[in-house]
Amino acid sequence: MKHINIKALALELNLSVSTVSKALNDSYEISEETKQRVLETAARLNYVPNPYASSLRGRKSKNIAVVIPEVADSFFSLAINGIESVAKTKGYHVLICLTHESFENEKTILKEFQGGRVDGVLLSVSTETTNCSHISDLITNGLPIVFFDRACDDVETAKITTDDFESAYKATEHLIQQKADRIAFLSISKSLSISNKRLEGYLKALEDHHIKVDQKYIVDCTNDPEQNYKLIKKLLQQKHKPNGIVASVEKLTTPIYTACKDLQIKVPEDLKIVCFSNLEIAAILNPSLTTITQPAFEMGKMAATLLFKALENRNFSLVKEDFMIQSTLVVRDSSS
Amino acid sequence: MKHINIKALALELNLSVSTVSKALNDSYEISEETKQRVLETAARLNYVPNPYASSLRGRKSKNIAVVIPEVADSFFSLAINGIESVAKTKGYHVLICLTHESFENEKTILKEFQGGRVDGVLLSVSTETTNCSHISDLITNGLPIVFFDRACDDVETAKITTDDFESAYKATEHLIQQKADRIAFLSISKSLSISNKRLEGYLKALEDHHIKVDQKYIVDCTNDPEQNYKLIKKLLQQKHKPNGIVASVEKLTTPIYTACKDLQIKVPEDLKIVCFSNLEIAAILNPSLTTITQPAFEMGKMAATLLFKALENRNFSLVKEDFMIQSTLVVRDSSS
DNA sequence: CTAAATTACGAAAACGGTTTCGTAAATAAA
DNA sequence: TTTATTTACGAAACCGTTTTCGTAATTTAG
Repeated sequence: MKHINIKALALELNLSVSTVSKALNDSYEISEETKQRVLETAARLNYVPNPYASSLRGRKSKNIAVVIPEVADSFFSLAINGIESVAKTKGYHVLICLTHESFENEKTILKEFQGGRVDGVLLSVSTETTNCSHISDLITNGLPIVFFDRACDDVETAKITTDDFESAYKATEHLIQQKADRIAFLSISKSLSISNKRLEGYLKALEDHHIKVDQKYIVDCTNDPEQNYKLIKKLLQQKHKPNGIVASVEKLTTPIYTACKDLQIKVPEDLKIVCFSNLEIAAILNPSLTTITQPAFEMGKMAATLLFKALENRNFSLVKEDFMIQSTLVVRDSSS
Repeated sequence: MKHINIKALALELNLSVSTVSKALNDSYEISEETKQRVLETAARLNYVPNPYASSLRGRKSKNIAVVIPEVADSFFSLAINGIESVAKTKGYHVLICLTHESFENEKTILKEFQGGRVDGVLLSVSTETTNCSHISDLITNGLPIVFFDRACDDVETAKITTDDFESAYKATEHLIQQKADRIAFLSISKSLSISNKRLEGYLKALEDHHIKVDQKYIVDCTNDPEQNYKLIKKLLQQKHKPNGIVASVEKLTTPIYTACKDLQIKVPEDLKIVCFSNLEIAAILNPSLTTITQPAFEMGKMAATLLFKALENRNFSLVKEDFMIQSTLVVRDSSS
């Protein structure tokens, strides 16, 4: 069975290619009768238009890209679902591109988009990304970009983020209220905006409650689980070891719990834990994990909606479209 | 800044379009000197070729599709990483398409591929998929397909699966050895091949150990977490309630643990649990969860490798390429 | 020194759609 | 009845590449 194209279809119908094309696109130029006949034959012959030919002629791909660090992360996989749900209604396809937290990968991926592969981009930058000129370049080239979660402050385009400062503040304050006074903060990146805002929220909470900041308690984690385990273990083996932890990223859950088990630290008695996480399974950990949960699905949905607004209305500017959504602190047994 | 194409590039270089194209593709027809000049100018002008034009002309998209039920699942997200790792080396892009366990979605997605959007497909079918003619259709149309994990037995093409029968057998036997004698089996689908093989492995293990099969203990779960919770709760509230559970899919972990907590069932004393799961976090559940872990990354890698073999060598047949990889039973506290 | 082969490039035809424009026939307006 | 408009379709250009083929200029072989 060969690949059937519009030419073959036209031949079968004894019509011109242009008439068939118009019929398929429901053009007013074509009579209802002909449209029916075309649609019917197209269905019978299993005709599916070549998307690349359409994209080429129409100069739009009907594709959007989602560029994220990882897919094996509950925040991102939920966000994808949100994005997909709106892309579907718009008849768009979603290209998922993974940077694996590498700046080089991110640059390569975005560079490729210059060629017109996608009509717009939803982006959450890698932990390594400090310089954002590769992103600005794309925007000046006319490709609309919407950040979600991990944004670049100095790039002027729409951003969907959560109240990272306030969440971290609330989380830290919560631990303080639970009588923790030596609270550690586990960060993911020195450059990432969300990471810094979370750090600032933590610092502000300490300050407001007159707790002295101790640099020993601020740990920069890596992308390597083994390494993180070691760092956390070291943190928890100090002389004045912390009795509270605010972890700013989901993937630290396992190393924290493992370290506590290995060092026989009792949670929450000896150590109270809060973690930024969207893991459904947080509730059945033992002790169940207190989390700051981001509205991942909603964020994906909003980001996509905004992007489509820009795609559908060329003079809609993304520049001043910043939205901050609230995360929620879900208190569970690990902190109370 | 406008979109620069090969024509503009040729103009800038005072060369013909064909020469530039050949230079970019490192053709032997072009002198080293010219190639250098072209490459340099292309880089300077930030030229990126339009992938759709190339695809159209070359009649190949340099894209492969990964069609899976969900992305928020550790098996699939790990498999994606495996697939991506090999696609990258081949210069291919990966389109991730989600069926959300819906047969209709699956059909729509695959149908679209008839148009030539992708050169090949890696597929794990939805739980609803019983009829596989939409898949055979694609194959007869010349699109190579490789199944991974969830395959259709009656479609003749390559399949990368795990030893579902043996794994379920081993899991069940393990529970028996731990003195469980009323073992329940939680299934995901009545039609899915892997689900049935797992069920058979469970049944065979019971038979070999002279344990009578009780239909009450075999529960078909759904895609709705709420519903699953109710089903499991009901299972665990029976008069002769089970003292062992083999769960054939990862997403049942939460409802099982929640039900046990709510019903105050002690694990592993009153109930021993094994679950098919790739969750890293299984180890820090309390009690830590005994799992059957599939080599997800490897499976993705193998499936992709096989697909590329078929793409690169047109007379390589996928028909008899079935591979079964071993899963491993990781015994943890929930069963011993 | 001439003929054959090679080198390095350009013109033009694809690829499979969409869109613009032109035009007969049918209908409506004058 | 004549003219203007509408309807329904087809021819051909176009989107941005790649590839085939043709050909001057240069090199090599005889």
